[in-house]
Amino acid sequence: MATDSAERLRAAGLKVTAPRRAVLAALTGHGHLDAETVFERVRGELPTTSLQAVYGVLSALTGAGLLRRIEPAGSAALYESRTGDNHHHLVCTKCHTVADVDCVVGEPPCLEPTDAGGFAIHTAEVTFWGLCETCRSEPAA
Amino acid sequence: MATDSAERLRAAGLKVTAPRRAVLAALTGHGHLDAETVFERVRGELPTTSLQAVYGVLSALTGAGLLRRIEPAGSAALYESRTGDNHHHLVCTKCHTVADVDCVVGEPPCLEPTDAGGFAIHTAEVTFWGLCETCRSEPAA
DNA sequence: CGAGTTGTTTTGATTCATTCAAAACAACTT
DNA sequence: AAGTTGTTTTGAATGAATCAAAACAACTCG
Repeated sequence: MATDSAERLRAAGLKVTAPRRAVLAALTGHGHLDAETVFERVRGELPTTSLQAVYGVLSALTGAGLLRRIEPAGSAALYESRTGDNHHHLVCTKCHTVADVDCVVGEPPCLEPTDAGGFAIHTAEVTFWGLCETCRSEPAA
Repeated sequence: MATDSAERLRAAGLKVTAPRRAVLAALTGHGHLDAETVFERVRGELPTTSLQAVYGVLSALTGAGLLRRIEPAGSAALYESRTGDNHHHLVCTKCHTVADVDCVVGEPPCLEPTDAGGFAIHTAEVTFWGLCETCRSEPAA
């Protein structure tokens, strides 16, 4: 699996470095993390890594298509390892947890505005806002 | 029209002040502006207004439903005067211009995810990304 | 209409996420 | 094994937004 990270980096035309493998490992199959959280996880096994390196890696991997970056209103930028399918997101209004949702209508980009106003659209980004299961079952604060 | 701003503020249960009327006037029918731009416009006719006051006013008016706040990825928060209809937005990938689009499918909130993953959804926010007419017709930089 | 209360604006500082830049360093090439 | 290219470290800076206390203005009530 550590090898797997290396493969994926190489396949994307990127140099294989320890911080890059650690960032990729930290994000693979682990939801939606901000730079700070990725940094903490990476530090666990690679204590010399700097926060700026994490920013650099996140940016490189996002540019290479290995990560996807989302910026829900009110949150710092979040990164996820699920890419290439333009899926959408559910964000909890209370705890800001993020969950994935599959594309709403058929194929990506899923949606067509009735009037594109002269724009040449290439992506439709959908964010659903609501209360997650946990927050729903909690006593109203 | 200056009177109109006052009416709308009063109707929303807010105190009527010069900065509030100026902010409301600056945004009414004028697209999508960030706090800094609103500040500049307000300064034009009310030179003693501070940026912090503008932030305070924007926050108060947004809370009262007189303004809507959007945060497209990569931009500062933008405010618009069109509220209550949960319309969507087109954002130019090149110049970051924002345009409105009417609701995509029928009534707000317009969309239902196929699987809500336990979330109690109350809003669907859609952002379309593409090139605006102006940027399309410009020579590829 | 004038005093009091409540809430707003000003002033000034602070936080947080992110980016920039130069030097030290490591990965891949040949 | 050496060189080139690109990455990471170190340190500083930026931009957007928020916080807090004091000065001030709007609305209420007598």
